[in-house]
Amino acid sequence: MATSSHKLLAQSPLLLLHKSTTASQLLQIHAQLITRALFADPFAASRLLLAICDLSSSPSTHLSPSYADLVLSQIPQPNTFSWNTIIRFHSRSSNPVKAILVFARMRRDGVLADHYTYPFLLKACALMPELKEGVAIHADVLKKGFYENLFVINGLISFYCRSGELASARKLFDGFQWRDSVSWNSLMAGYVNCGDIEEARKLFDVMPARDAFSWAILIDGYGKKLGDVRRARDLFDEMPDKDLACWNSMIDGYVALGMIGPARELFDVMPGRNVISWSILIGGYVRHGDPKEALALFQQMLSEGVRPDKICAVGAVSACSQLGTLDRGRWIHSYLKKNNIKLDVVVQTALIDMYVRCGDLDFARLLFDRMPKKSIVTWNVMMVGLGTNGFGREAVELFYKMETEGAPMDDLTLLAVLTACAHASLLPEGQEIFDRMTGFGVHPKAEHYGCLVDLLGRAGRLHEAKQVIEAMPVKPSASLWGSLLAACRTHGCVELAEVSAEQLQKLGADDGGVHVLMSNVYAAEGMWNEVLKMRKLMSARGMKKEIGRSVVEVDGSVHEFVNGDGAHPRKEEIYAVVCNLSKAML
DNA sequence: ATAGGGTTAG
Repeated sequence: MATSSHKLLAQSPLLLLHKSTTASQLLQIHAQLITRALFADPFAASRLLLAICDLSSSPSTHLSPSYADLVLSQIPQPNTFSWNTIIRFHSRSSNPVKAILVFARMRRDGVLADHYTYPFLLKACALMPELKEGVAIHADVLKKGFYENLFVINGLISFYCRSGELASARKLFDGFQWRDSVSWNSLMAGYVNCGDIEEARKLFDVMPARDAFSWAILIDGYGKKLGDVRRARDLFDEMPDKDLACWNSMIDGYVALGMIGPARELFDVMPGRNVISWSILIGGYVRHGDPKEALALFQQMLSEGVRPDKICAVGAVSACSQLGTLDRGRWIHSYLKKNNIKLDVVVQTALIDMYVRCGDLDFARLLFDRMPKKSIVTWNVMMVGLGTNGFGREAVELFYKMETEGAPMDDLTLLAVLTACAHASLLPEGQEIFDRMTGFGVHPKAEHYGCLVDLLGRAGRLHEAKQVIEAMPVKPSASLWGSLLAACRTHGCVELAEVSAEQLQKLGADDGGVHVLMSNVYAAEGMWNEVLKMRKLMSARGMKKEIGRSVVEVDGSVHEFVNGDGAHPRKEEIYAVVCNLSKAML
């Protein structure tokens, strides 16, 4: 007993390393290596570093990515293996530029790169083609004589493909006699991503051996990138051993075109599904107007024991947003938390959007304020939420906060804040923000002018609104004249209303709604002959106003109301309440 | 070298 424990102490802590070593065990091993001065041994240090990098890149870990950097910095003289390990780790992380920075340090330390270093490094370069860092690496590779290495060449091909420099990629490809299927597939993918699917097809037809990747690249190219699902499907049917990615790619090709029916048919017959297959279909239903089915699928997925991930969660949360089902949304939110599914910025933004649309603005704001890192979309969602729920002032304040924090903005940000101003009739603020738009790097589009027109229109400054439309550098869209027309109805201006209606007619946008508005304008002024004329015009052209509809959730079940349908089982009670409310508001 | 995600008024 005594001897065995003695023996254990004498053994290297590295013996405790195995595939399922936990984070806390790693920390212990790390501490032991330090106290026993074993870190001076580059081999021992590199073993530990590898284990840390492997665990840090697994999705379920709580290890911080910077822990690996810390460990590297504690190694007195890291060997090439350690450098390669950390470069590989960063090249797969969310911030691949770190791989390039680490490589620069490696060179400063005078450590020689080997034929493993370059492929890892080029992987990072390919992920950030705009940095053009791969060009310098290419020169380095030429100097060091790693030019005959398949992995290095494939890395270079992939980098040039992602940079859009197909000619350089092609030259390397043609000049290398030991190219393998990865070389062929990379080049094919490069052509597909540049929109030259015909060139990709030529390669596909002459390549010596096709694997699942080759088929998948072309199926995806025809389907999603070219929108030609027919040809994608022909390839798909022809493919001998379809793998999961191909099925998913084909299904997503249909989904991208809104062809949910064929997508569902494939989904139902596919031999096996993973969380990606479910996400594609759930997302498809969400984007193409069937959030109920999306939620049903999500539920089915859970009951089949498939664990949702953060991307799948976005689909489910968005479905709740669209349905306004706060109960379900809350349930999904707590499900995600209970099951330790990492809520990144995108999921959190989707959640905020869900709480906003389900009417729990306070909770949305709470989540928003608690978020350490926000994206443009996060700010936009919150601002739209405040603006459309009667908190125009708060939306504008949020905008100013964004400005103070120097957060980047896009045209939607400006649209959100201007819309909020329009909603709350904050004319001076809106005008001031509009005038400073270009200072935020956003050039006003028709929608932004629309808000300004709306603002002026609501304030009764109809002629100024008309001037804005006429002076704007972009072509006025129908909605601008529509906005002016609506303002004319509110403020009873027949003259400008007629001008607007005329313009709308020129744009071919004089639908039923315009005639209804016009007849309202005339009616308000007592011009009954004109009103009659409008009514006749409408029935002669068979026009109807768009039918209004609304959806609401009560105690977990969803009720849909269509204007004038009278189909709800409790319509008597409902209309009685509506009647009382209307009276109360008078 | 292949597959999935969040925001747009009236």
